[in-house]
Amino acid sequence: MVMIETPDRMPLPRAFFDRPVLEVAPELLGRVLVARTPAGTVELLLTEVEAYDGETDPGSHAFRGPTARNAVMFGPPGHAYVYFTYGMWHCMNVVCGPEGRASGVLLRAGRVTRGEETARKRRVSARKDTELAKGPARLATALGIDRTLDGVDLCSGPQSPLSLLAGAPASADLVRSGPRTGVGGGGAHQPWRFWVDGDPTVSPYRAHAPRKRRS
DNA sequence: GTACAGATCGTCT
DNA sequence: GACGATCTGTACC
Repeated sequence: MVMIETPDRMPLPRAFFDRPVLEVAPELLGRVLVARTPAGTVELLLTEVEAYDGETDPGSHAFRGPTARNAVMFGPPGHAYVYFTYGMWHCMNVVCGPEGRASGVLLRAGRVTRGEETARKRRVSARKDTELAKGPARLATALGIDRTLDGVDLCSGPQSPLSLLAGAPASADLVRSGPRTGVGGGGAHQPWRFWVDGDPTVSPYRAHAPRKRRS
């Protein structure tokens, strides 16, 4: 089947991402992320995101300045920042704001709209389709995202392994926001999290609990 | 439904 | 050497 490239399937322009992260984050809901890998193409409609600002948020990977890992966050907007965590998982951010301002949006959950078979092979433990990308590490797993995609330009066309399509933004009356907990600093009361109300693919909220030490 | 422990390793202190 | 922008299975209500 031939996919016709209609305007809603054009990548979002770089200018979209070159704005304050708290403006960009809610407008990412409803957009479509395309992951093109050798195993197949998977598309996902974003239903939950979380904003991070390296200058005000101690929870941001960029808060303590640039390192080899977070270098992409300090680069131009519209690129993917992919990191590895807990020894097992990958998570993906979209770099926002002007170059030098290390802010980004963590993609927390979405609904797979194309390539479900490929996603299912990667997410064997998912019992329902709504669990394929419910949570940031599950989302990255379902799409086959790893560190090799760190720094990929999301604004370029079908030749790129990752694209973020204009799609249709989620209806504003369905967008909800809320603060993260356990975060101090200047932006503690900012609404960092955004999600589509009532969507079954939104990951349940859990306050961050410090891990107990191993014996 | 909620609560907890264990997995597992890159990154930073 | 400590811990993490997490997930999963098991236990229990």
